[in-house]
Amino acid sequence: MPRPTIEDVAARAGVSRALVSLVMRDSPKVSALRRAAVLKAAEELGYSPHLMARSLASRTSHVVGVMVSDLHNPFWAEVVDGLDSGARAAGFELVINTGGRSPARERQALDGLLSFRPAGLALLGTVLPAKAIAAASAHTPVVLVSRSSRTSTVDTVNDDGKAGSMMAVDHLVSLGHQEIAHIDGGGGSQAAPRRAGYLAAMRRHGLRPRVVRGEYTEAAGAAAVPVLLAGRRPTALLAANDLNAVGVISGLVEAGLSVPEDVSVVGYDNTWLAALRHVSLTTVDQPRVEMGRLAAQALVRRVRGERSGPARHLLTPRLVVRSSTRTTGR
Amino acid sequence: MPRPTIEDVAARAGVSRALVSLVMRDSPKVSALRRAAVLKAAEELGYSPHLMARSLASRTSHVVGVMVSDLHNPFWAEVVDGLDSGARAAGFELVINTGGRSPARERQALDGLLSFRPAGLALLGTVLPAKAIAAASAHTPVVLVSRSSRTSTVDTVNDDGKAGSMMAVDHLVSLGHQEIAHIDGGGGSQAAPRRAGYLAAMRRHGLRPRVVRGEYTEAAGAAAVPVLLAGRRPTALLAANDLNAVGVISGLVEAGLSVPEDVSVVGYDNTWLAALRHVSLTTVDQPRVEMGRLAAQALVRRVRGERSGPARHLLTPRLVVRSSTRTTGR
DNA sequence: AGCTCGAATTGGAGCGCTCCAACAGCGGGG
DNA sequence: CCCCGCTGTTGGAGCGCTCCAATTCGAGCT
Repeated sequence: MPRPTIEDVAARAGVSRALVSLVMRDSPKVSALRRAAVLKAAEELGYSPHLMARSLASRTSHVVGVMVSDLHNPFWAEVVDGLDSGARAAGFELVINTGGRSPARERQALDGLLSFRPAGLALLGTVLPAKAIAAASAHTPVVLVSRSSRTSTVDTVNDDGKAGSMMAVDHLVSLGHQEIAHIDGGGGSQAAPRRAGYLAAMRRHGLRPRVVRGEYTEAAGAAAVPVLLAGRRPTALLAANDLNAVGVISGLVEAGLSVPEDVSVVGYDNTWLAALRHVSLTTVDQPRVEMGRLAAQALVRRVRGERSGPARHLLTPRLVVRSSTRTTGR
Repeated sequence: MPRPTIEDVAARAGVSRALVSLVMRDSPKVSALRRAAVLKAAEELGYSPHLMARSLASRTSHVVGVMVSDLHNPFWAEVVDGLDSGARAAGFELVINTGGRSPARERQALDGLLSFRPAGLALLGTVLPAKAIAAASAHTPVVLVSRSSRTSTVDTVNDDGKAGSMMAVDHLVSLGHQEIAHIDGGGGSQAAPRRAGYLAAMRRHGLRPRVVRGEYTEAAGAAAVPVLLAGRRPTALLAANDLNAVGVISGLVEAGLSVPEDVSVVGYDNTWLAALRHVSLTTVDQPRVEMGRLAAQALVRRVRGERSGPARHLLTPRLVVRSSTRTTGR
């Protein structure tokens, strides 16, 4: 059952192809009479415009490509919410793709997205090499969420990871903790600033830092625990993110320690996971939905050519104290 | 910066357009010499084929559209994993979209997906009216995950929700529970069979059923608790899904009850959420990744015209006992 | 040398649409 | 009564690609 084309509609309505095209894009310069006839014919045939043909002919695209590094992390779902509402409001359609936290798969995903010739690209938490991102940005506007960039053709939306980590450390110190370790996000996006913030804050407080390499997953959190306990036992932990923190807590419980009685744990992101009463994780909040919306806005502005320089949004994180942290029992 | 076209590559390599086309689709009937020349030219120009033009010309599509009802539910992330690997293996590209659990937004999302003229459509947990689904299936192969259908042009992949619920009830009964309530998924996909299974099992055991209307969200779970406690207090609860169960538990704790000491709770889905040591939820496992893979397979088969009747996969769920259920303390 | 045949290559038509220049009406001003 | 300028409408070209029939080429055979 071949779908009807614009030609079929034109024939049935007794008008030209071009006129149907005008009606479909509701141009004002069509008489009410013809408009009605065309709409009726389209309705009867069940016609809907072929997006690909349209964007081929018009040399424009109404698609915003979104690459999500990890669909399992609830953080991204909320960023996508913001992106979706922002893009939809501006008349763009979201096409989502996933990269599975691996550079190779991300490359594939990026190529896939690019082959749609999207109006813009949002890369969420990508681990792609800077070169690949710069190359993509030569073709289409790119906005990076949770990843910074020096490239002037690339927009970015980030929270201030350094400040966030510092807030977390300050909080722990104020509770009397001194042995505070950090499980980092490894090569993941935003891992570096968070680590830097941790180190800076520890130094400022005259404390000895200890960083254990990790990843933004629950498994990595659980895996880090034995490593952590092998050395001098920390009384507090700053995890890479909420997912990681949950893994850490599981690992600690496994090892016979309780949270927060024996060890305080701080997460990062403030996803709904952290807010679960079971988990009740002290964490650093990022305005996720807002970040998505800003990303959409940046893209739209660039598409419309409304801006000269690159957009660099740096949002201020906020500490959310729940029950996974408490004063040192001493 | 207009991207290079096939024409540019052809000119640079000193061959015809058609030859470049053949090379790009690595046809065997191209001499090694020309192939190398073309690839070199393409490389130098940074050429990559325009997917839309390609599918327009070839009247085929390598896109599988995926509509996810709720990106926040970790269940779908895992189904998408399976779908992704299945589709990718068959040479298809996933285009994901989200419907936000609302029929209106799902309609929009569906239209958006359809306007790409995808090779197939996977609707995950959709709440769309059957008519809309049937209409879509007239245009392109459709597979439904976690939603059943009588339409012969629509494939389905489901777990046996009725059996799953019955297993859960049987488990609770075997622990000595009698006052077992069910918070259902409301109008959500698969809510009906799960409810039916619950009712059937209760009847079989000669117990009085009690269903509270809910939704597949954490919030709905928490909200159901006061309603539940207003009547005779149940000693066990079967939640709509894991997300819902987590909300229920939060609500119970809020109300001063503990799980499983005062009330046993069973979830559904066995997402990673249930496996968290904090949560350690007894739940009904659905083979999520497998379901995604079967969905991809169904689509691929239909696209290739390898099947006559509709595919109807009904997978058997499995009870996973963790620590949110225990014997009645009496 | 002439011929055939398969493999390699090519030009042209066409996918469904948009854009543009051109054109048909049709009142109103000269 | 003609021409102007408007609003509405139209045919044709072309977007980047694939497909097909046709063509070239070279080797293998007689």
